[in-house]
Formats: sequence, C-alpha cells, structure tokens
Amino acid sequence: MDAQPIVRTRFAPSPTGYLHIGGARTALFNYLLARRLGGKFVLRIEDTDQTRNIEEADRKLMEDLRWLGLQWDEGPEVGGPGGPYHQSERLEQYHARARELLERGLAYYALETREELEAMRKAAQQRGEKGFRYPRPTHFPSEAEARRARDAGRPVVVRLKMPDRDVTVHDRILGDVTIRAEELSDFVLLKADGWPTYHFAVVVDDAAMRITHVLRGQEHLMNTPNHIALQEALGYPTPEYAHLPIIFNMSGTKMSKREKDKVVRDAAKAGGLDDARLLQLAGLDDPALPAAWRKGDTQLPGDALLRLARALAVHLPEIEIHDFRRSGYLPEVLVNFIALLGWSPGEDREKFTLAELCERFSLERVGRTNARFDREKLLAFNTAALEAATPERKLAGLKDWLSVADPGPLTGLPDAVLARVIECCRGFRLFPDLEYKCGALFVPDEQIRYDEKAVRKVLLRDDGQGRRVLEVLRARLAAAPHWTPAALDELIRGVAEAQGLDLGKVAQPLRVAVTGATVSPQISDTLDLLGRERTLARIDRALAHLQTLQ
RNA sequence: GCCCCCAUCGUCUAGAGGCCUAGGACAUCGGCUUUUCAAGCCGGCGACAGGGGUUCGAAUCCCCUUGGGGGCGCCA
Repeated sequence: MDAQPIVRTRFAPSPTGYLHIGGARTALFNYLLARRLGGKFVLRIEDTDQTRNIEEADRKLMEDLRWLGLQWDEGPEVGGPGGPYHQSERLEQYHARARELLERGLAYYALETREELEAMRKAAQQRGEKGFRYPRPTHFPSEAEARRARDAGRPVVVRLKMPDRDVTVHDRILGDVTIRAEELSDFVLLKADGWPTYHFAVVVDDAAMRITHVLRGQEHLMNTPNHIALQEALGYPTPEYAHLPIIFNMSGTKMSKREKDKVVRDAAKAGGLDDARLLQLAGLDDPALPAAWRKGDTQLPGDALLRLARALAVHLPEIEIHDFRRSGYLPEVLVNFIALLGWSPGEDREKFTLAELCERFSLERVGRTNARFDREKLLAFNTAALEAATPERKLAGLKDWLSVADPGPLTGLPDAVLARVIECCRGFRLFPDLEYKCGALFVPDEQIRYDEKAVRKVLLRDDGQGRRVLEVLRARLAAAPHWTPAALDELIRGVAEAQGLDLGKVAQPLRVAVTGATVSPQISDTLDLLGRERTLARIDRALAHLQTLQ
C-alpha cells in the first residue's frame, strides 16, 4: 500500500588505496541505513581525477570494506542495474547531460586558464570582495567559440548557471541550512580534459543509481546547494541528505595518511638516515624523492613507509582500515567502535555486533558534534571482544592477522598450535601480543637472546639462587613421568615447596632460562608448548650462558 | 577575510524544561588478585565554555561572546 521507493544508499570513494577510517565510518552508516530500512547499499568508485589514480586502489578499498563485513549489494564485482560503477566508465552519460544543459542554456562554456582564474581571485580579494564568485558573462560563448578556443589550445570547461536564489538544504542531521544566493557561484561541471567534476558526476550518478539517501561527511555540506541546483536543472529528485560529523585524531587534527609519513620522517631524522640508505630501506630508487619527502612536500607509498617503519622500529599510526588489520584488531571491533563515533544507541550499552547495529541504526540518533578517535578506547574494545570471543573466532582472527602481518615466529604454525597459543594467553589485547608473548617458543634454540637485566635479576641475584633452582628443576624435569601442563604445574609447585621458595622464585628462573626473558605464558604452559626436549636443551644453554658470565 | 556547522567529564557519549545531587564507557588515580606479561575485580576523581534573557523552573528554548571545525579548486 505504501508506495515509498525502496531506500538506496551508496558509498562513493575516490580510489586512493586502502579505506580511510573516516570513509569506513561513512560507508558503515550508509550500509546500516540501507539494512535498517530494507534497502540497497551501492558502491561506486569515483575515479574522475586522472592525476591521482593509484594502481590497485580499488582492489584495496574493496578488500577493506569486505574485511569489515560491509558487502555492497550493487557495485564493482557484483554488478547491478545502475552500472557501470566506475565513473571512468560513465563518461558518455556526463557528456550527454552536459550537452543537454548547454542546449537549454542552463550551462555555458568558460574559457579562462587557471592562471587567469587565479588572477581574478586575487583581484577580487584585493577589491575586498567577500568570496570569489565566477563572473558570469552576459553572453555565453557559442559552440563555435568554444571549439575555436579548444583548437587554439585554451582550456574549455562547462559551468552551471546557478539559479539566482537562496538554496536550502534539508539535512536530516543538521536541520535546514540556507545558503544565500550571493554565496553561490557558477561551478565547473566538465573539466577541460573532458572529465566531469565531482559535483557533476555525483549528481548524475546518484540519480542514475536512484540513490534516495546521501550520508556523507560534514565537509560536503557547502557543496550541497550546488548539487541541489544541478538536480533541479536536470530535473532530478533531490535525495535526503545527512551530513555526518567528522572524525579527528586525539590532537584534534584530521586523520590523514600524512601522519604516517610524519612519524617515519621524524624517526629518520632522529636516526640520522642519509638519502642513499633511506632509498635502500624504502625499496625506492628515485634520487630526488628523499629531499622532497624530508621537506614534507610528498608522501611515500604505503609499502615503502612500512619497510622504513620496520627498519626504524617505529609504529605507524593506524589511519586506514588495513592498518588496523595489520595491528591486530578484529573487524567487528572496528565496526562497533566507529559506529559509536557520531551515533549512539541511546542506552547505557555500547557493545554491538554489525547485525545488532543494522537493527538499531537511525538517522535521528546521529549527533552533530565532531568526534575524536580515541585509540585507547578502541584497544579496550578489542580486549573485551577478544575476551568474549569463541576459540574459533580467535583462531580465525589470528590467522587473518598472520596473513597480513610481517612473517614472524607464529607464521605457518599449524592451527592446533595456534589454538594452544591463544588458549595460553588469556588477556591479550591484540594479535601481535601473542607473538610478543609466545614468539620465543617457536624460534630455534640458538636464536634465543638472553635479556641481560632479566638474567641478572632472576638468575644471578642472591648469589645465584635462581641458578641453583634451575639445576634442581633441570633434574626433576628430565625425570618427569608426564609432560602435561597439569603435571608440570604440580612438579614446579613441588620444587618451590621443597625449596621453601615462593612460586615466583622458581617460575621466573625457568622462564628466563627457556625464553631468555621474563615474559611468556604461565610457566607450565610455556614448558608444555616447548616440549621436554627443547626445554631441557634450553635450560642447558642457559646454564652454559651463565658460565660465560662468571 | 567571508560563508556555514558545532559546543555536557581528558575522550566517546546519555540527556529532547522539572525524573539531574547530570548517567554510562575509555583513560586516570587508589586498592584487590597474581607465577612473569597482560587481563580481571572493587572503589575514587572528573563536565553542562562564558554572559545575558524566556520560564514558577534551563544542560535542555532565544540572543551575544568565546572556542573548535568545515567550505570558499578545472580535488574528491
């Protein structure tokens, strides 16, 4: 009975690589609204800027979206009636619409060069005018004039003739926002290279794909009057708009990929890295790059940054979803967390699955205040989620992390062993913690490095008490009838009791002897994971190492 | 500079005129637990930006100030 058109939302990123955290939030809200209202979620790639298309960018983007569980109903790889879903494949559409507007006198050619425009802006500023508005000519250049200009090598663009009246955006989050006519300017629809601007493409495509709700960042609010004017000119319906608050860093700055460059740049500077070494470590070969990069003029490719960060032992701030994946977060945690950045359920509860969010999401509960991205809280969410996760979920998560992380001691271990590792590390917060805590158990014995401080404190102190305990332990372990966590636990407690020592005075020497450091799973699990043979071999190695210190 | 948006603990937020002595979560601080690391448990500290109105009554409505953010591209 109710003939409401089905709700259709979209996420329309420009392909620049992995999915930015802010983009992920926008994608999520669009996804949630579509799900909540039984509609469709469309993915469209806005690749209209020929100067900044990055190879593989959309593959990476889709990888991140899928990792988060935000599968689109229509878009690249899945198709749909509104395709193609890359704007680069839709050029005829834009040209047809531009032609239409030109013929109807609603758009016109403009022939200025960038330099001329720049000069006009500067002049306007000097005249003390408020903001620069393109001065609409009284007579629009004709088709022939445009062609002549183009032939003469001048840039020819198409601009929209803005209506001379105020435009009100009915925003579902911000309410009505009216922009006065004098603030509006005849903006460019078609660039000189024949490609559409974002404004033009977005309006044409949203109409073609029958998008009913546009959820996007608040930075787009001032573009919206342009879009509405265009929709009117083209006879399109205006979708519902909802401008989302923006996500910032804790420092209040925009979360930007540049931050990663900054961290590495600072580390390189502190480390006194010269250009040659820099290029070598980064795996790059453009000799002009280092100078520009050091000045902050340019950014390094993601993989080069990763290599440098590794070499310099610095942690890159997570900006893109893939970064969080590599850092060992669970996708459902990211989804839960970013859902709460700008939206709230209105109850004292904050842990939600994607499915639960789909049931609860509503535009009415989206806030208007910009939010800061608090990594501490994210970490707490991840810890709690891990705590609550089933062993299967944790195993799958660990394997996913290993698949994107740098190879380490845990890489390639059988599932059963990984499952044991997880079991033995209750309370871990991120997947790399597992490697930190158990890595030494899966490394060849000769790669064990003895932490000097630990050795001194645990094995040498008190006149070598730890060492003596170790010798007792070595004999008892060699003769232990059973090598299970329970049996080992009993054995170790027995030794402690017999020696009249606290458990810590027994467990720690053992731990340092077999791992080289003071951190590992509970001692009985540590030994069980290691096995008798390697345990004894490592104790012997430790004892021998102590000899060398005498 | 001009236009626009926003404003509750350090941070994310609940709050839609009396349910507010302002609730929850993270962080922080204190304690407990402990076989290392981590986790866990209990408790404490902690906010309505300021000033004017409106009202019997304001965190909630209005105005101003201040502060933060966004936009002013042939980027998206």
